Amino acid sequence: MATAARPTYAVIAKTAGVSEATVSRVLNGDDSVHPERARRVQEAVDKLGYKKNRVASALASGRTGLIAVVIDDDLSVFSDPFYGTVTSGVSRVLMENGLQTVLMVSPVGSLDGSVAHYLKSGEVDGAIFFALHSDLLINNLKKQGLPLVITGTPHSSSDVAFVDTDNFGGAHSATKHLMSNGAKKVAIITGDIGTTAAKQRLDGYLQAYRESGHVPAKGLICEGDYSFEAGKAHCEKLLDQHPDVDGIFASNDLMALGALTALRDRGISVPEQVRVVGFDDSLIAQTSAPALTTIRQDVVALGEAAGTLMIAQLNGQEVEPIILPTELIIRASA
Amino acid sequence: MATAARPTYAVIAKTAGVSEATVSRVLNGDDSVHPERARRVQEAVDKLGYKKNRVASALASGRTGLIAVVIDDDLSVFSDPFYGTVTSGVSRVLMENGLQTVLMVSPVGSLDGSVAHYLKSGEVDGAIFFALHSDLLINNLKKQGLPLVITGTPHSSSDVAFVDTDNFGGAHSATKHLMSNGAKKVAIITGDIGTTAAKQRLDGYLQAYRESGHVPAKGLICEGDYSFEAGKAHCEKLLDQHPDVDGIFASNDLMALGALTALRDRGISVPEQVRVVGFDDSLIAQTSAPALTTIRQDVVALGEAAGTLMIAQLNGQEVEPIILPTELIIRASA
DNA sequence: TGATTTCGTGAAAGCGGTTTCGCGGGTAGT
DNA sequence: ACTACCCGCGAAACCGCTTTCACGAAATCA
Repeated sequence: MATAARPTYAVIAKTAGVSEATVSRVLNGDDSVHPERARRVQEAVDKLGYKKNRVASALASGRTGLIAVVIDDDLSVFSDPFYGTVTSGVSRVLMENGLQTVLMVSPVGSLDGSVAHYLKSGEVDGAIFFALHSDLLINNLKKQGLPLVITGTPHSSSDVAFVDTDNFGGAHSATKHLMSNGAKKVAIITGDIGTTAAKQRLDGYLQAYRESGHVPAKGLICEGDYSFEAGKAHCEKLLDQHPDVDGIFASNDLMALGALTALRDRGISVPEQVRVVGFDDSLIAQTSAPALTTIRQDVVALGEAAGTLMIAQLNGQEVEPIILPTELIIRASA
Repeated sequence: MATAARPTYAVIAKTAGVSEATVSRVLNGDDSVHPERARRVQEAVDKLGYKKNRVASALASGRTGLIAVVIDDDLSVFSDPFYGTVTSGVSRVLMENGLQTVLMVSPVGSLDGSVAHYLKSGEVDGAIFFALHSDLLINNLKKQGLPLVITGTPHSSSDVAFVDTDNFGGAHSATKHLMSNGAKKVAIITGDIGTTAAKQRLDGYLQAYRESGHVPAKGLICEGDYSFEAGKAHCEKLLDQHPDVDGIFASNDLMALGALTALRDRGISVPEQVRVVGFDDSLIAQTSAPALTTIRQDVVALGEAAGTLMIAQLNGQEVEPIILPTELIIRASA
């Protein structure tokens, strides 16, 4: 294999003139060891360049130092940089705490797919779920006592820890921004309404409308699916059915770009005639023409929050959900 | 921890009426066990729902079943969906072969950062590197006998296994496409020339020029860095210095989009006055206006190839680099 | 038929840490 | 000065699976 004979506790113990038990105590921060002996152990460790064998440690202690990041997917999601970005945030926090990230990209539906087996078999100390299609496995794992964190708000309000962006607040301020800039008739193109994020964004939109004292006209609420085509098609439909629409809030930047495209195709000027706001502040938002006013969510921070919540649970702390704030980024489109 | 008492070899052995050694043999596909006894073992395994404890297995056998995917990065790269996509391809192949993917996103430069330590400590059976900034660590690990795969062509031609897209061929056909559509003066905006991919794409461009019997005028070769801004800025400079440029090959779609933006800002029509070709066939290419003609690379396949090469090495096979073909996708921009 | 391989199998020794248990000596209580 | 504790530390069991080694039986050879 990879290594030439690495030292073990046996040789550390011998060089330091103590027992292996003491070596273990020192290396695990047990403070009941006499400082002088601890120093000797530490010296031996440094001198020999000792690195603990995590596998052996895992077997003996039952803690593997591995956290699974599970992306519930059938390979359609990868064009979206979102997952990679969140994962990198998770990974960074975990590494800082001496844990490693095990990536599992796989449909998760059932209770005994290979992912389920892996998680249940105690080979990871915890699991972080993305893009959850079902709560079935979650509840099952929760019952087994596996520390869990969900990225995104779960459907059922079980008491599983989760992190999410403030979708409601973001959508609310997007809609308010449109209105306060003079838009009277603001439409929304929602995301896949099966996702909680899309629902929350819709709710934020509705709340802003409510506060304005008006009610969105029928047909201003378009159910999209986060795709460019959906944004474009819904925008066209809106223009046909509601020629006086003067504001569009798209639940993500890609649909906003679709809308911009449809508007340009019809020679409608943005933001003069129709204002458009997106959500995410992805690369697209910065490079579109006109540049997109959008709601920024800090995706790396989301991952870091997930990692932090996991660490907290491993330390036996009670955890509360974390909702990250959003920021309105004003560019040219609204 | 996670599990209620899972069965061990001890109970499997007892129920099947054999020794633990025999259980191990059966579960590891050693065919020297009498079929009848093997069947009994298998029955016991099924009946008890036994799943092997990988940690214990790893300790005893020295094989952990984990492959590291190392992304050498300082957090700038995550907006690019490329890495996530490749990784998902890797992960899929590995999982199919009973291996798990350990993600490490971290600057890798030195020989003894935490990543280096982790890899050297034998806690993974192999490592797949992305976006390599230096060959230092690679050569060191290679010497230690750790199975390695690099995604992208390495700088030094050490004999490390790697997978890559046919950058040369892709750039070649992109440039030829521009020329055969009538472009006489074709510029290239390269990627970060420190990357081998950018160099290869430049070479492909030069080769196509050579075959056309012409030589690219001075100033037609612009050194970019894969960013939108670079694409835009270089395009503007080109238009200033070479008003008769009629073709632009950008080394990625994002820079091509920057070029399109610059062209639109100046009221230059695409593809009538200037033709543009990108590279990647990312989402951007499909949603830009006009839609971008580009070179498609199959990023998931790249990851799968990397995984496959890893598996082969673990099986002790000699491996050759894999170069994946590209495809010219003709849309509106050229 | 006796000597020699071959083959299937179990006992047992690891793999390299962690953790329980109990011992000896020092401190405290009376 | 005598029992009662407490504290630091080492011996040894243990985590669950792999692998070597040797043994008895069956097969091959002379």
